[in-house]
Amino acid sequence: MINKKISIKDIAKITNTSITTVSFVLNGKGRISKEITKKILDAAAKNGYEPNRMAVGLRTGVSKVIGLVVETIGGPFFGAMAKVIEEEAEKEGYRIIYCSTNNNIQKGKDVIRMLSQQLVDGYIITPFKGLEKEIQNLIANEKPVILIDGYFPELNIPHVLVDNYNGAYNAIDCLIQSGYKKIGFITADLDLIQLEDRMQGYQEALKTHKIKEEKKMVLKLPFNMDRDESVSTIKNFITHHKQMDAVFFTTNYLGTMGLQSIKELGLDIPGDLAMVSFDDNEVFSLYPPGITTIQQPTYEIAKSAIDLLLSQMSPDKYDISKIKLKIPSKLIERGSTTANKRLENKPVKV
Amino acid sequence: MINKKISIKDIAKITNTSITTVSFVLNGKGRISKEITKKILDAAAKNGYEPNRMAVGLRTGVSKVIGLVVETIGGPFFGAMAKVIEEEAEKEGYRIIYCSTNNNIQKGKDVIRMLSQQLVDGYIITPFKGLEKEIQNLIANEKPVILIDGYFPELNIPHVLVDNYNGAYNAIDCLIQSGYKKIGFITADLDLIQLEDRMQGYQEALKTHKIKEEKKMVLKLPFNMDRDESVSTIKNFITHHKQMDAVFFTTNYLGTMGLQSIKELGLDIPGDLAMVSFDDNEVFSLYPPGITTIQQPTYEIAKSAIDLLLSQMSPDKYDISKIKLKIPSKLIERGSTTANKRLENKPVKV
DNA sequence: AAATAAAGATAAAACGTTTTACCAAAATAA
DNA sequence: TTATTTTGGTAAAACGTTTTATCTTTATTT
Repeated sequence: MINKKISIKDIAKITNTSITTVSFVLNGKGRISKEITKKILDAAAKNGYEPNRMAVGLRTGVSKVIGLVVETIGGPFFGAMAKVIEEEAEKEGYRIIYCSTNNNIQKGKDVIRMLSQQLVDGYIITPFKGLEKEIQNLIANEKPVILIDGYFPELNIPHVLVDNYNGAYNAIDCLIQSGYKKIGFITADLDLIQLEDRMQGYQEALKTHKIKEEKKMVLKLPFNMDRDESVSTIKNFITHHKQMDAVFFTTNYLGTMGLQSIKELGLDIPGDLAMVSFDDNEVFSLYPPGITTIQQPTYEIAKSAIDLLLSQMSPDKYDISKIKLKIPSKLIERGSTTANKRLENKPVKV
Repeated sequence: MINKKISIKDIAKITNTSITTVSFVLNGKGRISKEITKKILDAAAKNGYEPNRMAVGLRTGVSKVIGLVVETIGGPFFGAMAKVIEEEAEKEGYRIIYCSTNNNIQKGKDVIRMLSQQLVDGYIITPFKGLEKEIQNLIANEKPVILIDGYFPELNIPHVLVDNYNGAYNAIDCLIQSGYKKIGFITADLDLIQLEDRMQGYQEALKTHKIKEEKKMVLKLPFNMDRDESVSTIKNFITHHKQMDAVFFTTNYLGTMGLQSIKELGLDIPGDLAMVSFDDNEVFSLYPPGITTIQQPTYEIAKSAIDLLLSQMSPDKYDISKIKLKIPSKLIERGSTTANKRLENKPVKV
């Protein structure tokens, strides 16, 4: 079974034709007679011919590989996206090469530079401040790029992400409508536009309801703090703000740490403290009484991103340079925000 | 900024040398004088030279890409593994290309065939029945392969995975020691050696304690059944086995569905029913009273796998064809298996 | 001083494709 | 019949590297 890889040249020899002819037949180009075509096709099939991607890539400049640059491939959010991106890409014969940045600027630059070594036809990137130049460079070099989960406000680079502002706004609005007034806000100490937008949603919702924002009820957790320390920081924050009747977490992992904190403090949800978290998650749906979340449309985001990207790599591409998709999030109301006052007349969704 | 990619030939022209010289300098081979070396290095740096991977790949037959074939990249288990595999590979200058099989034989075959188009230097594969030939082919063609999470009992292909048998055995043993006697077993209807091994651990543990296994207390859930239907099947199973005092789930997703089922039935854990699940998970650690799990050493598995693979692609490779790593799992005891009788004298771990 | 070795540099082939330009033979048109 | 087009096919160049073999010059040994 140790079959040395067979090449177009071998097929040519076997069939007594030239490599040009074989190439034409295999690619459906040129004008080759029925018989020879059949002969070549048969020989190729029988010998299990597979084109050498490197050679094709070198000659055509096309690798049929897409670069996926995300913060981290582990974790439910990017994992879910990666899955649909892979599935869609596969349909068009593209493979996915992925790299994670861990939100580290240097790593991000390195990764993009690596991928750009004529290795990749297009990019889906989770951007953050500091990567502007590298990404603009890709575009300058005619490589299609779609940003997901973030964007550069001052640049015209196509992107698709959830509507963070309205997601947060609506969640806070909902809390206020349910009677909560002292709403804490816990976010990460990261310079990400996503988090900024969520923060703005929070602030605007408060403003709309004429609730004055209290600076001290906002906690920015250092990004690289370990889990235990983060949890105790959150616990501290909660115990030092007794007046707080609800708390908003801007990300999935903050939410689960928050949940753990509240649990360890022995507080009742929502009796003692209501909570909402961005990003839905199995924990939030199962944990009694159910945690209200802002669900990101991961499928839609990923699908739109890969569709846009693929469209740019097809012959009939159209101009997408102005495309900026903000997809609505979905507020999943669960027990964690059902204030006691409402409990009687409204059933608790699980 | 639209800089046409610069090649070794350009550098040669700029520095008034030959492409051979440039290549030698860039690769630290040959004997080139200090001055010329410096001149070339400077020119390369100033012009941002990056080698064309396709050309290198074509010439050397090495792509510096590793193929990662898993069931699905989404989900905590493979996501976590992918993360460490990527990180380790990156250190050695390898990129990861990944493909998912969804446990579908045809998809698996296709994916392996695609990757083998001289695109990939080595493989980490989650195997299952039906892929034997394809994988043996890779090995016959001198491509290093490491299997993870599964293996072929009758073949000598290096693999690394958790010790499923003992993991299950110990968990069941622990249940029995805690006084549980009627232990249900819920698994997936998949022909996977992992699940088989877990089942055997269950059966052996029962046998050791002279508990006769009751066929009817085993449920095999169809793999592709949707979540709602699965949950109601599990609920049904539980309500029809009133005598059952504990239940074992063989996978993460079965465990969370089980949790949901028990919750929806309004049963108390562990009062009415104790539970254990394979694969640890955030839900299990947070959900009161904490669900006992068999934690897979994902880091160790992934690290060993990538280390083994990288070793095979380095010049000083050694024979690993006989390497079969079974890494012990860790039983994380939480409230869900603390029988009332033990409750007083043993603190509940969270 | 002649013979040999070492140092420094390069030409050219090869990797497996795609594609352009061209050629011969057959078919059609004049 | 001769001129022209169409059909079927191929030679050869190119993509950007790596590497072997070779060549010239300088240094070392006899």
